[in-house]
Amino acid sequence: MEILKSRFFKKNTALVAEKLLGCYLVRQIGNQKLIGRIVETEAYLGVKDSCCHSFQNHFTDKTKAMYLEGGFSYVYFTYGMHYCLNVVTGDKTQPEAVLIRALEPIEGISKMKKYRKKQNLKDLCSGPGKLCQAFSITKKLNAKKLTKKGELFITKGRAVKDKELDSRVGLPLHKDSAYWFLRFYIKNNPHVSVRKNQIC
DNA sequence: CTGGGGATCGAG
DNA sequence: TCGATCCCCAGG
Repeated sequence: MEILKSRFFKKNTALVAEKLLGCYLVRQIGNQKLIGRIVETEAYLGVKDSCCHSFQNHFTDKTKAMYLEGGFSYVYFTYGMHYCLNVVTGDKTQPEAVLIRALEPIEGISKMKKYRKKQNLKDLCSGPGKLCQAFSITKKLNAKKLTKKGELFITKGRAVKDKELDSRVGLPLHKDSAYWFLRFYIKNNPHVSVRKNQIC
């Protein structure tokens, strides 16, 4: 179980998003370990991406974690009830990140069911808000280093063959960057999120 | 100080 | 299709 090093996250953001497919998100809560295989990601390209929180170097208390170096977390709260987990990429001059959108539950499934208050395996981590609930990820885990053993980290996985590429999800459709093809997922994996804002 | 929006989810 | 729900931030 090899932990991904910060070097992994300091490459091209879209490439990082693609290479994160098949890797494992590990959440350690006391003695309890939760593991999920990453099956869906989205890249957010910083200052030039109008859908990115750090568009045009927008800098606030909320977005400042994006200005950390690659390998840190960026967790934010949205819609009054959900958290989303990102991994920061690039160096400090590139406030870019990859949103972790879905996981395939691997270990600690009974705990995930408890946190989610859902029994169906497919309901546990098939969305960015769901997986944060299943893994008990809140704002307390914002701006944390993910490249060492601790409460939250990512380990290397096996290479994935069937990758798909699509436009991103849940964004204001009047912005052209909403249509950029920066969503990566594993083809035919039942734990990939269901998109509602079907484009075209 | 205040009001409006949000990288979502789930019920109906 | 729509309502929940609340933190954060821009604007006054």
